[in-house]
Amino acid sequence: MPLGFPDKRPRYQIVAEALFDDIRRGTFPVGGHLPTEAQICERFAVSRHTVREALRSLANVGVVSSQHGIGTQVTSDHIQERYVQSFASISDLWQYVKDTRRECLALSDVVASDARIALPGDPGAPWRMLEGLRYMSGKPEPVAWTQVFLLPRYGDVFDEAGNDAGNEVLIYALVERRHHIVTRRVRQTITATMIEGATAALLKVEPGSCGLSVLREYVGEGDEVYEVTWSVHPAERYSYSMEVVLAQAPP
Amino acid sequence: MPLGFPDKRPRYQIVAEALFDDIRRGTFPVGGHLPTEAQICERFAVSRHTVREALRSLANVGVVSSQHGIGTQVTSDHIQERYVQSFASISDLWQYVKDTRRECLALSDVVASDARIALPGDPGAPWRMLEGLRYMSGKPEPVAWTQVFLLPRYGDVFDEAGNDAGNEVLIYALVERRHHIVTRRVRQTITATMIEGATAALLKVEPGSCGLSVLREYVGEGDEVYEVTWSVHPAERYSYSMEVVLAQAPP
DNA sequence: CGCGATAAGTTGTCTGGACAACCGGATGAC
DNA sequence: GTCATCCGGTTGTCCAGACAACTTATCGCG
Repeated sequence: MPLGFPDKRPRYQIVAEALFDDIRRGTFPVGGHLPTEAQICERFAVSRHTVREALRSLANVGVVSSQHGIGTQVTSDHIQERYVQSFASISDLWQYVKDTRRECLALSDVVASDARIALPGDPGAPWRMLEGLRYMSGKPEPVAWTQVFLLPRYGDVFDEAGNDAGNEVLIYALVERRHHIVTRRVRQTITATMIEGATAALLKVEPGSCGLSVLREYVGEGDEVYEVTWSVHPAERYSYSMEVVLAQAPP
Repeated sequence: MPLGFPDKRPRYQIVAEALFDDIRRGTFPVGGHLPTEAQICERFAVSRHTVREALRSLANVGVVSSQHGIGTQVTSDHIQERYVQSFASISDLWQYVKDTRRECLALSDVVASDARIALPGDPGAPWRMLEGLRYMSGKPEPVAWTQVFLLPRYGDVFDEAGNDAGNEVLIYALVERRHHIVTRRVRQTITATMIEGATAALLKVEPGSCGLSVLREYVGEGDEVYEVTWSVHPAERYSYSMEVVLAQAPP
C-alpha cells in the first residue's frame, strides 16, 4: 500500500473513500461504471479482497451496485440521508390497539361501488365488511368507529374478530395468520372530517363535531389490496403521533 | 463441505441458516455467545472466510453482533421485521411544500407559556414566532395557516422567509443552512380540530368547520428542540398520506 | 494483596490463488 | 435476418495462510 505516511484507517476504507471522491467529482458519473475490480487492485496496489470490501461498503450506503459478470455501476454520487420511521409491526401504526376492546356492530357483504369510501379495484367487486367500535380500557365512550373491508376469500377471519382472543388483534394479523400471507405495505391517509348522523350517535359525540378519519389499505403480494380499514376518531379522544429519525452515516 | 446432496445455496448461507436454527431453538440463547469462528469452521468443515460471511449475514439482520477479541454474541433469536417509511428530506414529511407560496402575516416574540400550543422547555423561555399562510399554486384559498416558533438564536432566518428564494423552503432548512445544524429527528402529532375565530377568517372557512392540526417539533443535536411548527389545514383542502413498507428479508 | 507485564484466545484486516457463475458480444449455421 | 453457441471479461464463492489489534486470564514481583 504505497502511502507516504502511516494511515490508521483500514485499506478498504481508504480505497472506498478515494473511489467515493472520484464519484463525487464526476470522474465516474452516476449511471456509468467504475473500473473493474482488477483495475482498482492495480490502481491502489491492494488485493482483490480489499477492493471487494471497499466496494461492499460503498454498496451498503447506496453509492454503487455490482452485477455479476457486468461490473459495478455508480448509482448515486452522494450518500442519501434518509429520515426514517420504523415499526416492529403494523399494529404499532395504529397506536392504540393495546388495551382496547372491539365491539362488533354488523357484518355484511358490500359491493365496492356502494361503500362510503373508495375501495380499490373493480367497482362491482364484492367485499366483506365488519363495522364496529373500539374502546380504550375503562372508558365508556369509544375511541373509534371502524369499518373493515376484506376480500371475500379472507372474510372467514371475521369469525374470530369478536371473541376475546381476537379483541386486541387487528384483522390484518388474523388474515396473515390464517391465510399465510405477508403484508408488504400499508398506505394510510389521514383527513379531518365532520362526524354526523349515525356515526356521531355511535361515537357519542355531537353531530357536526370534528374527527380524524384514517383510511388504510393493506397490500399483500403482487400489489393485491386485501384489506381496507376506515376509522373515525373523535377529535379530543385521539391524535396521531409519529417520529422520524435521521438515518445513515457517512463512510 | 460434507453434504449428502448437491445444495445450490452458497456455503455461507447454509452455515448462516444452520446457526440461525440453533439460535431459534435456544442452543445458543439470546445474550449468550456463539462458538468461536474456529469452532464453527470445524463443525461445518469450511474455511474461516465462509464462516465470517455467514456471521456477517446474521449480523446484517440483527441476529448476532461480533466484538473484537471477545466473540460473537446472540442479540436476537428472530429477525425483526420492520415496517419502514422513509423520506429523502424533511420537506417530504410536509407533503405540500412544492409549488406553494408563503404569505407572512406577523413576526413577533412570544414567551412559551403564552403560546396557544405547548412549547417544550422552560415556560418562561422566549421564542420567535412567524405567523403565515400557505397557498397552493393558482389557488385563492390558503391550504394552511401556520405558526413557526424558533429559538431566538436562530430567529434571524425569518429575514429570508418572505422573499422569493425562501418561499418554497421550509424554515428548518433555512436554519440548517445558515446555522450549520443537522436535524436529527422530527416529532409530528396530527389531530382533528375545529377552526374558529380569526383562524377561520384567515383560512376563508366557516367558523366551526373541521380541520387537520399538525404539530411538529424539530430536534437538533443533544435533543434540543430548536423549532416548533403548528399548521392548521381546512379538511377539504388537505389530507395526510403515508406509506410504510415491509423491510428486511429472511436469510 | 495489588499492580503491571505477559500469554493465550478471539476477531479484524490483508494477501494470493482458484474455480464457478453470470453477462454481453461476436461468430457461425440455417 | 434470426437464433444458437462460444468466448472473453467480470463478479461471486471459497480456500489457505499470516499478521494486527483487541480482550481477558494468568503470572510474577513488590
